[in-house]
Amino acid sequence: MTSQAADGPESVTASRRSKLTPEREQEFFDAVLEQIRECGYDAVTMEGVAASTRCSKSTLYRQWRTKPQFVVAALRSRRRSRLAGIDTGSLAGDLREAARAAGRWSTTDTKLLQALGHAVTQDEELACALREALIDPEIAALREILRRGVDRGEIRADHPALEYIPAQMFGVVRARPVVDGTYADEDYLLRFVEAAVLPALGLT
Amino acid sequence: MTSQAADGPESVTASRRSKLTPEREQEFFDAVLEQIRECGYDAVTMEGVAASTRCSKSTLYRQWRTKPQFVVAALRSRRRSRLAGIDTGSLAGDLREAARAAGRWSTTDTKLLQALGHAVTQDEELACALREALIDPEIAALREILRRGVDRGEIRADHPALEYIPAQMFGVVRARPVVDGTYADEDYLLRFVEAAVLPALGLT
DNA sequence: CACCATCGATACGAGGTCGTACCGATACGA
DNA sequence: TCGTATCGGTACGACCTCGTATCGATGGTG
Repeated sequence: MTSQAADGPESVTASRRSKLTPEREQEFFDAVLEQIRECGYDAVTMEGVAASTRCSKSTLYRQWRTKPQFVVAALRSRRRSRLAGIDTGSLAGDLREAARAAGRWSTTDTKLLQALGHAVTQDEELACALREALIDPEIAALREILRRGVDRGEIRADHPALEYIPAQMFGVVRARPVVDGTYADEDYLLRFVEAAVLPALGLT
Repeated sequence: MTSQAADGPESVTASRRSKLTPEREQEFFDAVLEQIRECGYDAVTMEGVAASTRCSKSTLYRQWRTKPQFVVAALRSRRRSRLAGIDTGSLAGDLREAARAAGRWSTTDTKLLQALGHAVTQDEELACALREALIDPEIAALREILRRGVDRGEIRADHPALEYIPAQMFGVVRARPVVDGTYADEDYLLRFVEAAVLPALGLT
């Protein structure tokens, strides 16, 4: 569970399909995601990614047949949660910690989500990859935090506000750039949790 | 303040810059906004708009010099608030009514906001137009609702949750498609207000 | 009734991207 | 050491879109 869950013993003599090292592959993935964040999905070009990583277009097209498949591969490469592993012992503490973690990544992830938000409605496979990379892991981590709070008896399992916690967290992170013209940082999200989330849950 | 604030007496003999009736212009605007919702900003083509309205590209380029300017004009044409004019006499009632109104328009407006969300980071004028068309009027309407609640003494002016109401409303509307895969309808938003917003404000 | 601006239609050049094909160079395995 | 597959580089064809230019038709104006 460290970084890459290999699908078998690919270490020794088993001929790799490519001479590219995993580090080199990750450079391509990082480059295309960064270019998506800055230019948007439609405006990303294979040529631009090739230039920024000093590889050739041929290499990209050899490894990943098309631009959509390349982007999907890049998304799958960063399937990991920002909110996993949080456990402070209390529901309020976990939510505060989640706010901090979300704030640390909000600029990067919000840009990516925004840039892919519409492309995702046109390409089902892209939508899956995005959900698996950025959405589902965070929702699962939040639900886990809430579940533990219920288990500890801090809150009733049928508290009506529980259902909306994930949407609220995603929501303010995505909405703040639109409403305030600036990304949601740690401080903002922490104050939000303090002022709106915890009171709604009856935890203050 | 009914619909279009004309910039002068353009009624009688003053030769119009164009033979197009305002209704015809609105057809163009509706068409391009609809095409943006469906295809995304980058993928919209002047040719497509011309085809869907059975006019010629020449006409579009004659009236609006470029595609960005055309889109900006289309956005400015629908500068009106979904939430304006709400006044039920109580803060809770107003917020419930706002949820209903937001739910009625969430699909249309969320698609547009999503489709333009990234283009807006590349074109400052487009960003202004979008804010003036879809964002600022709604925020102002919400602030007005909250201000009246304060004036009536239903809530203290410095209640910490007040600041986050606009971001929360925009947030869940934008986040639900991502979290639940479906748009936020009236029922969902109403339950959200009931379960999360009103409790956070101490209005049960 | 004659004029003329705008209409819709279409052709066009410029620019850009996709994805393929071909090239010499190089690193790895036999 | 030799063969081979992948590397980076580049040229290419197909396609699309922008924005301009040109055309005949038409409807309002003097």
